[in-house]
Amino acid sequence: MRNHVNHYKCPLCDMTCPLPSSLRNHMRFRHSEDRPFKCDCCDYSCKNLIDLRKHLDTHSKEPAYRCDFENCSFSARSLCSVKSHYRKVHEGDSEPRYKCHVCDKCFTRGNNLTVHLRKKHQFKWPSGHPRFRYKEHEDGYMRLQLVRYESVELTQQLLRQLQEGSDLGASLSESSLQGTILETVPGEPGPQEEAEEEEEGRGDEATALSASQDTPSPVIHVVNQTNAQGEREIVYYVLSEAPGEPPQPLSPPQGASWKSFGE
DNA sequence: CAGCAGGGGGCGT
DNA sequence: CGCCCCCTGCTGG
Repeated sequence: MRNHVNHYKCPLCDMTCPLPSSLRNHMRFRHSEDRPFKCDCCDYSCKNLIDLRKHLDTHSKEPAYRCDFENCSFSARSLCSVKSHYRKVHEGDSEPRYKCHVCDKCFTRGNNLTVHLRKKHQFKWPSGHPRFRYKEHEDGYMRLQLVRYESVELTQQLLRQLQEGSDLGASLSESSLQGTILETVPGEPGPQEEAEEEEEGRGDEATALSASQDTPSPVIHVVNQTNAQGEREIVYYVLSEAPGEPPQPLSPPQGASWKSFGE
């Protein structure tokens, strides 16, 4: 749940990570085809032991996981099935918690909301981020997270790459990194205005905005870019000065999203 | 067709 | 580990 500033950029894609170790993991999982862990029973293989163990559970005839609630006989072949059973049956937690921030429709599971966001509202993934993330709000609902934190250097590098439209540069050296916070707010106007963002091609695309009360006013770079799928998308890069803690959820532009305007 | 849910895999933390 | 992905079958409108 903690927000992190992403200082480390993957040289092979747009992924950014808060730590060298997480970047290393990213590169191993995302950019390596090595699958050292192999299943003896079938041709499955994977990149770590945990996943292999999960897979082995699927071979066992008997359910490997039991509900430990008293006198409950529920069992399943995956831990997450038991967990969700426990929440639903023994904790009475059956109300849909995942809420669409566009139309307020609620869903019981995140991936079902993901399907809704993609089908109904034409959401796409931001480049370098393989999935949607959901964040718990004050009202207890999980909503799509629209902000990520990166360093100023990374922002400027990304902006430069976007302007040049050329290949990805090398990853940043550790010494050049500062504690400054950047938020990336991929955006698109709400369902109302169907957005015609024409070229804001004049040299500096930065727009100054004043954020909420306490936070220093961030600078928002509005970038009209083409993502990996060749679709247009609008991205807001927000730089703020606060060095330590990420600022309060300065409300993103209404309806901000990763919607694209292609198809 | 939309939403729900079970099962199983990928991977960020 | 936990969250989210996909695939798939079921259900109600």
